[in-house]
Amino acid sequence: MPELPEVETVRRGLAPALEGARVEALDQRRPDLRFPLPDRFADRVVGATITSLSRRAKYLIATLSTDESLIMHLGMSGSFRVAPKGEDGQTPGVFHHERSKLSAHDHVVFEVHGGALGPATVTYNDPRRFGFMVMTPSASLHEHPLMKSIGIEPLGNALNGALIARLFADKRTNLKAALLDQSLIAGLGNIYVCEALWRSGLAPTREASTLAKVDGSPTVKAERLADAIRAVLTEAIAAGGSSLRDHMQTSGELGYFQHAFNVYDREGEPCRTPRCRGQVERLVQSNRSTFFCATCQR
DNA sequence: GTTTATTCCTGACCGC
DNA sequence: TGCGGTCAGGAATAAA
Repeated sequence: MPELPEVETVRRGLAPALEGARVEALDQRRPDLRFPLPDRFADRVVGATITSLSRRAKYLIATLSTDESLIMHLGMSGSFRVAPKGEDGQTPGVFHHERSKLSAHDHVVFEVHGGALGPATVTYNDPRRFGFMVMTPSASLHEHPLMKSIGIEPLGNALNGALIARLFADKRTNLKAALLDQSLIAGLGNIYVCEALWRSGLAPTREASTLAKVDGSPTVKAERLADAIRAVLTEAIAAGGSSLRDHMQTSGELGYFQHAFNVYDREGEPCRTPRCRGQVERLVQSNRSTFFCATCQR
């Protein structure tokens, strides 16, 4: 399930193929994913150079030389595959990949040339089609409906206890829902919220506003949560993300952070907090499974 | 305005 | 082996 670390892993895998590369061809194999693919998609992308590939929250953003940007979201099951091609005098703009080798869930294929990796085929695969791609003028990228209400990047310098205290000050909902809210902190999903709450010893059911400032100072709990979020995301990126059913790196290799989960999908197993004798429980919040230890998370 | 529930989709998994 | 049912979840949308 692509959350921030998985999307960042994908971005790093795609960058050598895409950044600075010219799109030679685009094969759109179905009209839509979760939403319709952009009108005249191939016309607007082929011939453009990708000047940068960046990430905002769980979105990948390819900035094009045409003054448009391509916003991509992996949804639940989206992945990219990168395959380098040899220099063999192929005709630009014509597809050379073997269609017989594509799977039913390969929905968009980019052929690119001129990135650090050289000529390459980049294939977007998404069995559940929860992902999407939209295009928007680069000048107004941040006013796009998908972008404009996204909250703070948790790995930037701005996230600390004081900011969490402020963001959560008037939130009557529980910590789990508040942390999943992309308009507050961007990029966290079900897995990393569970892990960050366990690391910070905070109950997912706790009302978010209880982390707000006390006597003008951010609470120790808010500081612990901020530290835990940064730590778990940083470690997960270093591990290439978490591979459950869906996520893989662009090379096809799996991430391995799933082996470092302390609570996620460990219902009934012993809590790993030192000296804690509790066990991991599961409950449903916001229609999602929450894994936590009721003994050490308060 | 804020919070919660529903919807989209298919593969994996479970029990019979 | 096969079939039906359930579950997983990011974000838009609808509803409360």
